[in-house]
Amino acid sequence: MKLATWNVNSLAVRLPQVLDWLAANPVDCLVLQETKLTDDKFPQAEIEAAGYNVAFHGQKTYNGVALLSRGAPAQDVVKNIPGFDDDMARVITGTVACAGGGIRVIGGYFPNGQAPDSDKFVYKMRWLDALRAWVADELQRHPRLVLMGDFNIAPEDRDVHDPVLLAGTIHLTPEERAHFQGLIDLGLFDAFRLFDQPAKLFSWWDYRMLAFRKNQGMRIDHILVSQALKRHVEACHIDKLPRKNERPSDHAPVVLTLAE
DNA sequence: ATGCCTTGCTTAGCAAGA
Repeated sequence: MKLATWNVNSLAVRLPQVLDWLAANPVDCLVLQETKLTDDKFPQAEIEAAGYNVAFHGQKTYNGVALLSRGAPAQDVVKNIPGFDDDMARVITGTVACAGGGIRVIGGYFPNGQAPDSDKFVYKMRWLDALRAWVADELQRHPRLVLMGDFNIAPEDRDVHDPVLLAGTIHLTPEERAHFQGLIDLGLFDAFRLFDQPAKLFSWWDYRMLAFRKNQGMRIDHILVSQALKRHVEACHIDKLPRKNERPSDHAPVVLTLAE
């Protein structure tokens, strides 16, 4: 059983790359962020033709998320965070089939936050509060849970290429990291860190300044698993290959492998 | 220090990303 997350930075541009990647990496579940498509423009037929069911929640120009699943469609799909009034399409939740029992998947495109002194940062903090409550509720109902997506948080200094240069900047602030820890404290585990990993593995690289070539990136895309799933985790890796594509997304997919 | 790219929206220059 494989699950993955990928911020595609426009599904209109990246659809062929997503279909190519799925053909080479036929994961059971894939959540996408930054589709940037209203639902009427979502390429449902193309994705279904590739053998995937898909639930999606989009808006014009910004944000937008999708949940792809092989085999059965995701069940009990919820869009955004119930009870949190938000005009941005950032979260999609559903239960995907798995031999060992269904897995509740929450796919999120966390707010960027722009800068620590900005209104967008305030929104990011409010959004993270709401998400934490939503994940806590869902964990009560669904012990087998995965929270994955573009968190826009680098949890530790080792998750960025230059923690001294970037100290205190967006993605690294103590407030953001406290929120990441708050999710962990619900009983979740950063699947990537369940394993010894080589240094300087990242999931995002700026388009500018030849950042990818110089490996000046950050690890801000994450897969968190619940206690009930932790012992089934076989691997978690970042697939850098699509970042080498022509016209790539600035993010790479992150893939979780669970024992059946 | 700033912008460096990329995208969408709209048609040329922003806003936003991270």
